[in-house]
Amino acid sequence: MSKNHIKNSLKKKQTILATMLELAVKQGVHATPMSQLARESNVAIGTIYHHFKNKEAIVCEIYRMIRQDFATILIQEINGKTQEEIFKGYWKSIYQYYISHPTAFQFYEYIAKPPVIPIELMEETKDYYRMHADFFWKGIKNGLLKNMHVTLLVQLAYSNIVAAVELKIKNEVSMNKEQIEHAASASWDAVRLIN
Amino acid sequence: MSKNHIKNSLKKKQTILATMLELAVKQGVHATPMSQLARESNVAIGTIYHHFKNKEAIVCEIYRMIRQDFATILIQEINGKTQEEIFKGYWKSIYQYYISHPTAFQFYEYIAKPPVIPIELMEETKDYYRMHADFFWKGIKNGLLKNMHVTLLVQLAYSNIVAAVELKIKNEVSMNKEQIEHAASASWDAVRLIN
Amino acid sequence: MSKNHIKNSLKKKQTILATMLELAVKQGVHATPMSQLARESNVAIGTIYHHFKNKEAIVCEIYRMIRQDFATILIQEINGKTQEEIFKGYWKSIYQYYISHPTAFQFYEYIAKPPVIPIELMEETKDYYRMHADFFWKGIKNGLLKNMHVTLLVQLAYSNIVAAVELKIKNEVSMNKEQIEHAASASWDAVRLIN
Amino acid sequence: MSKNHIKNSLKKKQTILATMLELAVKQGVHATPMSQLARESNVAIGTIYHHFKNKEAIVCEIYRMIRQDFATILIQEINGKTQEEIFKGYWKSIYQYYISHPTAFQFYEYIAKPPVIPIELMEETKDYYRMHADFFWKGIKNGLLKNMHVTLLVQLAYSNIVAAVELKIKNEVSMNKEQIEHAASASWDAVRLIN
DNA sequence: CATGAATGAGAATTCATTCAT
DNA sequence: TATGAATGAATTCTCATTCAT
Repeated sequence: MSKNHIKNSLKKKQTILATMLELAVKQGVHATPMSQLARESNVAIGTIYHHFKNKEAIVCEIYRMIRQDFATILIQEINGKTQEEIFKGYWKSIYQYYISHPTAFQFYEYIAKPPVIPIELMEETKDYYRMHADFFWKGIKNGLLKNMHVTLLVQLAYSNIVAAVELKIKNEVSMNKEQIEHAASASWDAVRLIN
Repeated sequence: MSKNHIKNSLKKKQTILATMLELAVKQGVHATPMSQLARESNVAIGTIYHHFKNKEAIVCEIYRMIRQDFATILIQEINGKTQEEIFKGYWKSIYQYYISHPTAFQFYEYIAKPPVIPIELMEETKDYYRMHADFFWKGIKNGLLKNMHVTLLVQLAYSNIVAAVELKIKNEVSMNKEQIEHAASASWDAVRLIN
Repeated sequence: MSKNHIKNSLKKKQTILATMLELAVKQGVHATPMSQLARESNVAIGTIYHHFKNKEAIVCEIYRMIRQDFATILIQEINGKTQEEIFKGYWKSIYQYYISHPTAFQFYEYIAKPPVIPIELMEETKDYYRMHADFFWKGIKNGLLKNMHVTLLVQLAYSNIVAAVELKIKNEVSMNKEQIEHAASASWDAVRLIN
Repeated sequence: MSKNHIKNSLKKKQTILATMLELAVKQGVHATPMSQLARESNVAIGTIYHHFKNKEAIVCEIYRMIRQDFATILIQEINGKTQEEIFKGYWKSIYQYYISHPTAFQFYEYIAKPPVIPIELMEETKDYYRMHADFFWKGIKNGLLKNMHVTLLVQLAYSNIVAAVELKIKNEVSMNKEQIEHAASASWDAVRLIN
């Protein structure tokens, strides 16, 4: 049946993507030869090139997949009355996504940089965050957040999430609910206007 | 004269290191062949191998150089009475160092990761920061800082510096004295115990 | 209906042949992958292999087709009383065929060489010209043509036709009736016995 | 001694060129892998790439070498009083060059076509023949040669030389002095104005 | 008859490193 | 110290061909 054909084909493509994600994070993209990717995906080298134009195309597709996942999280409704609750809601969502997808995190933070990912593709990504910059814009106008360059404000908070995730990934020490809440609060203190 | 010999020799070694730093940041280490390094350093390939065991040795020496520079900054006396002043003093010192040595920053943050730098060498680096962990330890005990995992506290602050430097490096937008003070304050708000 | 089946099938086979002829002339046989041939013929790769044993078989079939076309021209009756008129008649027939089938010309002259076309197949081709060698044999015996190695005599004339066709193909400059007559005369002067 | 260094290096380069010439003519450029070229040249693959940018560069250098050889022949003084003697002088010089350098002949006539040789490089070659077109120009003006498109006149004669050389190359039958003279005469009859 | 996913041998090219001078 | 020609293992990618549907 033709449907099975397509199903199997898709499965192979998915396997290749998953294997590359894993190997890229473990060894780096340069240190992952196509031969190894083929072997560990249980496909022939030719099959990889049947599905992807070249090595870069694989890495780019992984990048797009993760970005999409990430976007889904950012789009979701946060149930919070105050701005503080909304801020912490996002903080914890992203933290949780990264903690439960450590490979995605490592790929996104360590691997997905130019020239591995072409600059144009990375530029596109900005559009995915536009909506959240608004959150900060309004906060500044309301006098709720510190009056700083918006991007800096965003990065201050985001860099804290990354730091927290790294603690878990590197040290194999995770935080309990209370500690996460505590860390999110610290970020909130960094961005909110105090007094 | 033998002195000149040595002088020229040192000069060549320095040139090789400087060229590699530049190329590694611009293109990545993997994308920088020894042949290009030789060409752009105006030396023969053999000369590179005369001064360095292999490619990795060059990258490691650059890593050590920057780490030393960095340590010098951290060891310097900060003139501040309060803990807040000391914290901000370090914050701004590191920020200034990175801003005035952008290539070093990029090398340290983007290039100097395993497996490019061997894990053992990176582990060593922890010793350089031990003293500053103390600053945070005491702060927590005094009830001045938030009661969190010290490493997280340190990373929260450090990640903020990196975020601020990246803003400048990527967007070519730098901050004036007041804005830097403002950003350091935000970090301080993140780590200090409020109320 | 089965007839349509066969019709469509023949059509596909013809399309494949025509596409390969075009691509082989434009890019060379080696530089024409089966995948491109399939794409530009609007058929699947499998379909090509349904009609032809392999790549060589396609090229050989094109070769045979052109050779057949060519033979048809050589067999045709030339209305001429004198040997000169007959010679020029053939000369102009071949010239006209090549001019009106430039792709066939280029395939025959530039592509259809061993090892692209197997030597055995090329050897066969000699039979197609045997009859015309006779024309030259007799001419020599009659004292009408120069007394030279027959093959050389034939090739002297044929190479002139090729030279004339190339002029048109490369320079996009064609000859009018009078000029063609003139060129054929030149060839005739080359082969005929003068004085 | 450094001189020997260079000498050996040049020798290897020459060997690579000579081997490629031979293999290209025997098998075609596409059918000659770099691995075979390296093996039969008794050098490592890397050595080939040390001397040549890529496969094309080797073929182009061979082309230039032969063109240079060829130009040397065309530049040489021909001792002939009449135009006929000069024409035949050139005819026989080229014929002899090709007969004594059959590999060069085959490379030039069968291999050195686009896209193996880039069109720009082939275009350059026209300059090498400019001077000889003059010979034909004058002949036409003088009423000595047939009044035809000069390029055609040149090609008519040149194609005859090629035909004669091919006879020898393919059939392994060469012509004696008288026969060569005879063939050159046939070409002369083709181009000269009769009556 | 037609399809196109899958295959893997083989091709071109790169590049860290060696070593004789 | 300095040189750079030489090396060849390793890498990316191509492409003719097969075969299950």
